[in-house]
Amino acid sequence: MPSRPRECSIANALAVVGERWSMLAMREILLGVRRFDQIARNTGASRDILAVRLRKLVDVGLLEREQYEEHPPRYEYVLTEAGQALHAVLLTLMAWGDRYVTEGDPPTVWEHECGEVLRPVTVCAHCHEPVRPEGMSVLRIDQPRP
Amino acid sequence: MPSRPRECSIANALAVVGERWSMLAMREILLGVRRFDQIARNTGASRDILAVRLRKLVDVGLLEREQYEEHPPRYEYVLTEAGQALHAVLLTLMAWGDRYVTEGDPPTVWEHECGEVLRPVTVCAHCHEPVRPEGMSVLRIDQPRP
DNA sequence: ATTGTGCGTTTGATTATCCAACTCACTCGG
DNA sequence: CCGAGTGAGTTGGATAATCAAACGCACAAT
Repeated sequence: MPSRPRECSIANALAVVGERWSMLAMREILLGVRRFDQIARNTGASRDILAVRLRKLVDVGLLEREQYEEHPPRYEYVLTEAGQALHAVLLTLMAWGDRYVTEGDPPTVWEHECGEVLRPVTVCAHCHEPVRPEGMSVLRIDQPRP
Repeated sequence: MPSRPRECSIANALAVVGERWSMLAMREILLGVRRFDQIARNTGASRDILAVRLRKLVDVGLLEREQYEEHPPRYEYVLTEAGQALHAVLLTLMAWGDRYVTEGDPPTVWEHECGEVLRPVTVCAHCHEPVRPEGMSVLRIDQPRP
């Protein structure tokens, strides 16, 4: 009896941005770096696979290519709405990395529009309380039982 | 002149949980699935690389192996504090996937302890406002200029 | 005329991943 | 007792992904 993996938006999301270098490319573009060479340098990705990744990110609608030079044709990568929305994911991942992986001080520090250093927290949109693993329970989920 | 990738907690975090299947394995364990076969089935990972991933997740301190049977020795995978803390990342990624990748209804729905369906939002810990890409600016960052 | 920059693409070698089959140590049903 | 089933991996061989370095091309600056 063949089994089927669990249907899940985490898996779906990772199918789009889960390959190596994709998230780091998105990080750079969110930081305002828009050009191929700089993205390659700052991430450490090799140029060929970066080209493949960027093309995919354009195809799935996280990026758009915007021409900034006619001859030769040169493009910048700019974020779509879906691409911008990924900032919450990267910020949360960064906060987790700061706390549990990176040794010493956080390499990147953001200032929020409120004037304080940004410490991102994941909260419930309804009650505004931080989400704890014990404070949530599954209401509906795909249970693979073939 | 050789260049150096940007020092960054996103990259550090991905070095730990960024390989294929790692996040999905963590998802399953956060859902309460603790055993090898079920994790393999529910993620779709092949058994050999799942074994490698789980070993690494144990090595870096996101999981612990807990013996639940003497003969033969059988283990369950349980979360450390660092592993539990990853739930915020997965939740945020899931919300993004629900919104921008998955077609149709969210496959997974959580209930928060406040009694409402959980919609996770990333906010500033200081002012409690949702974080928008335009509402934040870099205060300090590693700039690779070798 | 030479050097440099920007953006990829190609090449050839190295790794990673996949699937199926195998092991080992049990348990259970008949 | 015997055979089938389960749980947790390992092993083997094929396929796919990734790597670093080199190449191409169009221009710009010196």
